[in-house]
Amino acid sequence: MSTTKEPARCTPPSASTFSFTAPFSPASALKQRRVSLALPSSPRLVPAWSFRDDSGLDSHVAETSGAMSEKKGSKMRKITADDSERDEPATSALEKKQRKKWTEEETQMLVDGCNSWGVGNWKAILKDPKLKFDNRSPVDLKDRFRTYFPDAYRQHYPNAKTHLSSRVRSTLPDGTSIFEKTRSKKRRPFTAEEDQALKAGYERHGTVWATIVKDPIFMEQNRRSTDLRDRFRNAFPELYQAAGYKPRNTPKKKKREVEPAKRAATDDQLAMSSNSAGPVRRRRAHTTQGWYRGGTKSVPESTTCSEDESSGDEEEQQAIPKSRRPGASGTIPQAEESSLSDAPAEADMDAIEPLSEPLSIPDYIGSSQSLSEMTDSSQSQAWSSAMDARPWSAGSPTSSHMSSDYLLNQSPYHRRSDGMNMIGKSAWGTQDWFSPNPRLDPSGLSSGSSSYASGGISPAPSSPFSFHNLNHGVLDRYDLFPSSFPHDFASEVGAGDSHSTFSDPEMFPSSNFSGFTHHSNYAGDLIFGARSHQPQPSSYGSGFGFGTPGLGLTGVPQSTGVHPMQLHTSSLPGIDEIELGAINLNDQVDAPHDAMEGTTSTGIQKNSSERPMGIADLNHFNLSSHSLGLLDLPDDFHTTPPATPVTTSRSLQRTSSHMHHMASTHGRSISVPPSEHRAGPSRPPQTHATSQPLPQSVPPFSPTSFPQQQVDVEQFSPSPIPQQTPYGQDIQRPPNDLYDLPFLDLHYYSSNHSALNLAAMNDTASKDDTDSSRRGQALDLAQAASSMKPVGVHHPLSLGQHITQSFASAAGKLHLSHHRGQSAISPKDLLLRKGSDNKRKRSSWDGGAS
DNA sequence: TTAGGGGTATTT
DNA sequence: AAATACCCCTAA
Repeated sequence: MSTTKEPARCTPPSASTFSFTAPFSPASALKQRRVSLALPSSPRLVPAWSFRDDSGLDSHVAETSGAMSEKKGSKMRKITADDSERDEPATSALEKKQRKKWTEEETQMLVDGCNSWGVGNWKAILKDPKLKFDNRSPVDLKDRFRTYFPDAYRQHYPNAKTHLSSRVRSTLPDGTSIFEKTRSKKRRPFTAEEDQALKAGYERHGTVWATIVKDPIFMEQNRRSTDLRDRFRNAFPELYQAAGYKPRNTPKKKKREVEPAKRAATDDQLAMSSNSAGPVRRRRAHTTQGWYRGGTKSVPESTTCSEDESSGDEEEQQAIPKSRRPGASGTIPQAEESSLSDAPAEADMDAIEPLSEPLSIPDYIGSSQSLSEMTDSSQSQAWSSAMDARPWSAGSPTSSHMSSDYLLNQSPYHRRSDGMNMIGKSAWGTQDWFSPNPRLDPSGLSSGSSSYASGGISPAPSSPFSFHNLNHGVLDRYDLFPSSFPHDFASEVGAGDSHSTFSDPEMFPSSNFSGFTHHSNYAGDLIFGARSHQPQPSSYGSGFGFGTPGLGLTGVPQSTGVHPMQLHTSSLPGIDEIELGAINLNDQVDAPHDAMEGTTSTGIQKNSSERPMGIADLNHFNLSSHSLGLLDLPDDFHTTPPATPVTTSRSLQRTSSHMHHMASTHGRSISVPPSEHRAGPSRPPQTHATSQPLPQSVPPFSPTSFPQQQVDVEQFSPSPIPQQTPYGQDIQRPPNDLYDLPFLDLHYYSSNHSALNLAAMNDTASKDDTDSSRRGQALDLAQAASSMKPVGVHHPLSLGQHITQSFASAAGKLHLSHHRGQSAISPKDLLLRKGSDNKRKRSSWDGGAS
């Protein structure tokens, strides 16, 4: 009793501790902290229903088969005893909290929360009514995040020197982080009724979209006023112009130019970026990043950031093209201006990674622009998803640890880069501990060749949405690659939904904001400034399955049965759920989940053979199908490229990590807060603005689902690895459910055949063809995973190579973010390595293992 | 409030 | 004993 907390009194730290600590900054040093961007804080939480709680079940899976890694003990914990205690003696209670193990449920909540609110917004997460935590404090959440998702932690908190570990739980199979935020909403094409209502509304209210949007029909669709404007623009271009707006895509004019300055400009801005104000900012920022846009993000902080940025990127991308575009300059409004500046960057990009670009670009572009019509943006993550592959799930037993490296790999960026360059199978070939997955290889290779395509593709999927609307847009994008089309598409792109996306949060029904910050009520004028922050509100999963593409969490073990999918399905309403679904922790473990996840995650991609593909594929397909349909692109196209690159990244990280990062760390001047979300206003997740869209989408997921899995990958190891039979797993799983979603989505969006394909795929593994790319991805992942985890394993791959190549690009992307400029890759990244060294102390626990 | 570092209770 | 998971403290 007594002193409980005292600061550590004497406790001599283990030697280890000091040992390193710092080369530089000794303890005191300073860490930089995150700047907290802003935490917008506030996302209002929507009341959301809390279904999720199901918690009841929880229990951590206790047995679930044994897998429990950590948990096992949990049950035992004395702590439990506390429960009773808690009350009692204040003493203990007061003094210290007893240890409470985290349950999977809680962990899942955490994940969900991170996705909804952004990593680092612990409070917000804690407050989220939807999320239930067992008397945890924000710090607890943070700690859990740190300990359970060390890999993610590293990404989000590059400055952290301690607690390093290489466990990877936070990454999805695709490599994307579960925590990413993604926000994307899905696009929901305007229905005839809506168009009608829109027109009628226009006739009645003019361009006062805010008024028009009040029409129940729009409310139901969660359309934002900007969405209406965008749709109006597309659907009734003439009226739109008549109303004084600049026509967006109209082929005829490209842009109106000029006039716009007033509002038109606004419009563009709006359209272009949600962050109107931001556009400039962003752009700038991007500028640097511009080159990889795809990667985007430099994400200074976290991976997540991508979102914002991603959105921003989108803009940028758009911008880029624009900038490029010939005449654009004049016309270009503010946004463009910024973009202009970027232009150079763009060029760089091309130079650097031509291929990669496409990826992101498409997505963004497409999304942004076309979105308008659809209004949604779920794909955002597409890019990320594209990457996905679930190595571990597939089979990397070992993968359990992959972690850091893995992450790196994950990053789309990396992928891209690698893919572009090296990839090929080589990378992965080397490693594959997974060897078992033969398929992967091929793909990888293919990817190499196709990398470009694939690269482009990956994003593409996401973009698909956009495509829906703007077919041409899509094409354009693609064209872009080659370089063409600037204006048109650019213009459209500019348009933007991005903002809309953001706005969504605000829009939420529940809150009914009266005012949208951004846009003024009048047409076109969105102001927008507001949004700049918000990046991600996590996705809402829209009703469609795909909403959450990127999120799928794998890390968390639990997922027991329900999961996200269920949630969504049943509860359409909650975006969160959807997100969750995406996010769910399913740890890598479950392949099945993966499927689900995949689904959710639009991206998809990689999955490939190993993975079931199911969902993912579906999603993937969706995209592709859409796009294809529209574009006629081959599946491959969509498919993301192989992820081979992954390896690369990892290697990089690994390599030097500690040291460097330490150093860097010290320097840490940069802090990078995890702000991804934060940075932006995190949107209130709950709203789910888009959710519900399709009843269809509500497939029944069986709640039951999987028993568990625990989580830790490790345990997983033996597991079934589907390497070769990717589908198999999925299939096993309740494909129906999974598929259902996807299908639904697919259908909804576009193609039936996609569904079919999926089905086919499922059955056979044949899909390979289609997905060749996926496979590649998978491979990549595999590599990553492989290397990562096993302690010993190294992926020989190529640090050097990757590093070199990717370094610039990839490194820059990810890590750079932090430092942004400072160290290139930042040692931090490198940290990953397995571990051992770093800091030690903590390292060990982190998993350092070694 | 959070990031980041440290400590300790537990588990392996 | 090492590793781990959870808790705390403190600087910013």
